[in-house]
Amino acid sequence: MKKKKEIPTPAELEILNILWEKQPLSVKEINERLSEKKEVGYTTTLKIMQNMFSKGLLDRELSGKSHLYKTVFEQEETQSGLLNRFIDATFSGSASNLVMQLLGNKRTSKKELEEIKQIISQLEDKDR
Amino acid sequence: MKKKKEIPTPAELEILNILWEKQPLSVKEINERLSEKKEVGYTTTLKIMQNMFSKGLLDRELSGKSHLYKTVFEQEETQSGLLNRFIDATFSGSASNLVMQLLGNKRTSKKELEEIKQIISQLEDKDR
DNA sequence: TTTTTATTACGACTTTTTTCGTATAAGTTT
DNA sequence: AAACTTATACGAAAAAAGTCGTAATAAAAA
Repeated sequence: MKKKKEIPTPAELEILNILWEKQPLSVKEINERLSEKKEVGYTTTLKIMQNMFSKGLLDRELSGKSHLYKTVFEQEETQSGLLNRFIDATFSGSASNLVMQLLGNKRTSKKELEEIKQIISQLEDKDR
Repeated sequence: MKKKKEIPTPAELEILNILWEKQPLSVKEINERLSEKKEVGYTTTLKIMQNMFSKGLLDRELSGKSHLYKTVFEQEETQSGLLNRFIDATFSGSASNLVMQLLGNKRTSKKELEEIKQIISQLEDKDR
């Protein structure tokens, strides 16, 4: 039986993004980072992290009176799951359609476009 | 004042995807298409489409006793909005990170990879 | 030792999205 | 005309996600 992967909700993903940058962190520290972007109550953050722990999205250890949390899954693994899901829902499963959209997208900067082309070139070179 | 764009929910997006393929369609026809993939009651589909009409996501015309619905926004426009939002939430706003993930992704088929490379090549050619 | 502070746990309330039952209306068929 | 069919409209229930108040606990400060 294959373990079904828990997909993080948007609020959970924000927390994961902070942790992948630096781990482990306390609820307090996460809440401070989240608060830089938006109003959010401490207990709200706490509750979401407790949910994530129950779901197996986070692990934790006791450190004095508080808990230090860390991610269970790799960033790449999680991003890949979210990406596949997004491609299915939004681009009928076609990754190339997504890339086409991206390249024609006004908001994707010249710099980013250059980087993307660079990535592809490297990939082509490796094939030869 | 700029009109804030309504982002479709997952269930709404499924309906939009069907309509972008062929328009206009009745609730009955949409429900039949949706039912190919999953169990869904007629009134559920009806309700969602009525909601979309209220939100300005769909337009409709009377045809005999029933309504024929069509999309208000272009597929590209909507996909682009969803994509930008997704990139921000999942790849910290970096489109190139997304592409890197895509190219290293097992689920992206060889054929798709070829197509993507092709798209990039064409883009490069156009630049010269 | 009493008070203050930091932190957790728990449960309930709110909002958003999805699902669906029931009532109503207007044709169709018998 | 009565019964059946096909749609719509409406509202409420269910599900999912997020928000937060309050109580309990334990360590730190006064």
